[in-house]
Amino acid sequence: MTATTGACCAPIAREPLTEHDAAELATLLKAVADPVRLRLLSMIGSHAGGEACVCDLTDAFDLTAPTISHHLKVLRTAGLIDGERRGTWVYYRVVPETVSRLGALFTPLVTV
Amino acid sequence: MTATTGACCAPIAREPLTEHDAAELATLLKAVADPVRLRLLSMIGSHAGGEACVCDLTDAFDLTAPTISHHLKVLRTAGLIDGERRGTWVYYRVVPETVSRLGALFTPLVTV
DNA sequence: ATATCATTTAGACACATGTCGAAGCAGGAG
DNA sequence: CTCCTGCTTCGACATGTGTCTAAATGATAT
Repeated sequence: MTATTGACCAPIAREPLTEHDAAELATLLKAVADPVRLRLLSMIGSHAGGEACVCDLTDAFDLTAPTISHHLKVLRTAGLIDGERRGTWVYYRVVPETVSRLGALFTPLVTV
Repeated sequence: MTATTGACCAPIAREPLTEHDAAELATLLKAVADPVRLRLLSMIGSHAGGEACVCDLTDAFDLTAPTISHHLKVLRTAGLIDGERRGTWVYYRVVPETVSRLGALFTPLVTV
């Protein structure tokens, strides 16, 4: 990668998005455009060991378990997190590639 | 390519967001979590001269003028674009600081 | 097998959001 | 002034979304 670029601005401001790309990116952005999901993503990513149990997450909110489960599903469907069951508990961890994809959209290329 | 050294991860995955920060960021993200607004932002930012007339934007969509105006207002309220009337036409341009703020959230620190 | 705990699914409901048509404002042109 | 054009605001409507309760599934222990 490392497109030569004039580093003028973020990719989103460099050339017009196609209708298709815009639709795809919007679904990704919708997944993070919610305060609860934003905190969930943040809590999972910053948790020791890189993963967090659902039980840890649920306790941090004033919401019911089904609601948290719903939000986790949205994040997982968007490819932002990945879940795995180990015994009694389910553990989630973030998928950094997808997170970076979001960042790249709005970040001016700092090609060193 | 972005130097992925020392930096472990994006800010959002470094430490848990506070409830307050999450709410604030979510409103910003909601503003861009729509395919039409994503394209509008992209078209304005990549337009020659750094600004675009509403008339140019409206023609690019299969939507009515009120709908485009509504989306522009959402972007402007979020601080992502700034509009100004000059004579007959209204011109919009992006506010790079706000766009960068979004990018920084999801981008691993580039150790420059 | 039964009980119990952790998580997800299903169904329902209130509220937010994207879209439209109609009407209102602002600025030029005749 | 009156018209016309560009853009925004208003009000209404259908659809989408966040939340809940109730019930289902999975896994472990008794």
